[in-house]
Amino acid sequence: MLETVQKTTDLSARERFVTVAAELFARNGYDGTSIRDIAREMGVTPGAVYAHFVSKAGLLLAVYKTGVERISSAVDEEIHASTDPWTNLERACWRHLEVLVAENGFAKVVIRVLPTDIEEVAGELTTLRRQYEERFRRLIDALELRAGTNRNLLRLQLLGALNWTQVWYRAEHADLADIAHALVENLRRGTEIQDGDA
Amino acid sequence: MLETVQKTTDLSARERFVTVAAELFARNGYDGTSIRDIAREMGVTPGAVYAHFVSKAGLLLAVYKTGVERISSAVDEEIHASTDPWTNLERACWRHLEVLVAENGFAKVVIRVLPTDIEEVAGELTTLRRQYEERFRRLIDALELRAGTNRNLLRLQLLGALNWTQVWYRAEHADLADIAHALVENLRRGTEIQDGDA
DNA sequence: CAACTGAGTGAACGTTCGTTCATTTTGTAG
DNA sequence: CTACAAAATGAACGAACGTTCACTCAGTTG
Repeated sequence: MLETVQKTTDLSARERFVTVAAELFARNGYDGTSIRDIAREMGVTPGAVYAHFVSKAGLLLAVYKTGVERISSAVDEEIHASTDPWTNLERACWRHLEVLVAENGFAKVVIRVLPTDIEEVAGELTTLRRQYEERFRRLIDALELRAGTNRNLLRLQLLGALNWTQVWYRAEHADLADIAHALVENLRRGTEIQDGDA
Repeated sequence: MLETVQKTTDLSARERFVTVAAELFARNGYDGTSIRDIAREMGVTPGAVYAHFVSKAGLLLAVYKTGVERISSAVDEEIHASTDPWTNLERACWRHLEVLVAENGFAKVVIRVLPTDIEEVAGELTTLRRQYEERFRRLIDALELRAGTNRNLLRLQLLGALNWTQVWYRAEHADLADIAHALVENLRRGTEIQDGDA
């Protein structure tokens, strides 16, 4: 399949659909958002959606892909930034939070919509999620941990805490960098008072 | 309003509706479950639901109430069981996990269905959730923590990790008591290797 | 036996859903 | 100016949704 002729056609129309869908899926969920809602927000009729996407599930898949892409590249910027693996982990968490609770809804959809709930694309969605989470596996592999620590569980514990922020975080809360720092520090040093603490 | 005559009518019919609804809401979500699905599972026609509940949202509210009740009473059994507050917290987490990933779907619904998604009962659902989470506030208040530790964030971090298990936990995983122990221990002592560790 | 009650029926209601498609509009290239 | 392709229309499709309601039916109760 040659691609000698690059697509000069407007990609931004499709992209605008994806952006609008991401916002609505993030706010109201997949089932809570109708094709008509998306069309209305775009200022077009429902049929127009199907000039760009094969189905509603296909549109969700496009949103998911972009969401994973964005949060992945944000985290990738930090993954080897420092020589201290704990610092790298903390920065990755910070970027994860930033993308997750930032104004645009792409990453929110990835966390909010459970892959298994949309049967038609469940496999693809699961794969995309795994792709992203793999980064945290590597970040945690780089840590020197107490003997017997279950790294897999630690990863899930951290991701759980991070993703749950979507439920409670409001803009008036503390800075995201502070939250990321505290979450990682709690898991690094522990929270119990120690002999010798001030 | 006197209640001199106790209700001798069959409560178990209503309760069976709630149980079936809990299972389906937990498995397929609120939007993903229709009144017809619930009726079919009960072996009745859709209209029968409205002899017991004012609306679908009302049925969800009943499920939520039972869910919060069950997980609350399970956690309450452990909340003051020991004189060591860390032990109490760990046991509470263990019971939380048990109820959450156990076979019946009541507690799953409480975690899976976001109160804000069902506008008609959003206020009530939020209140019920808060009631439950209050228990963890008290459990964490009882801990002696390093100076400067944000107890509120610690609570959210722990609840996030606990509730996220719903996404990844499968029966073949480690024992829930072990998981609860590890999650709390990670936050208590930290996971970083220390001088003097074996 | 008659009156009553609560549970359930079965069919229908109005609405909304995802999706289709022949047709029109729009924009670009020869 | 013409030709072509992409984008969007607008109306409609069948299906599924939550909900209603006059009714039957079974099981107490006096």
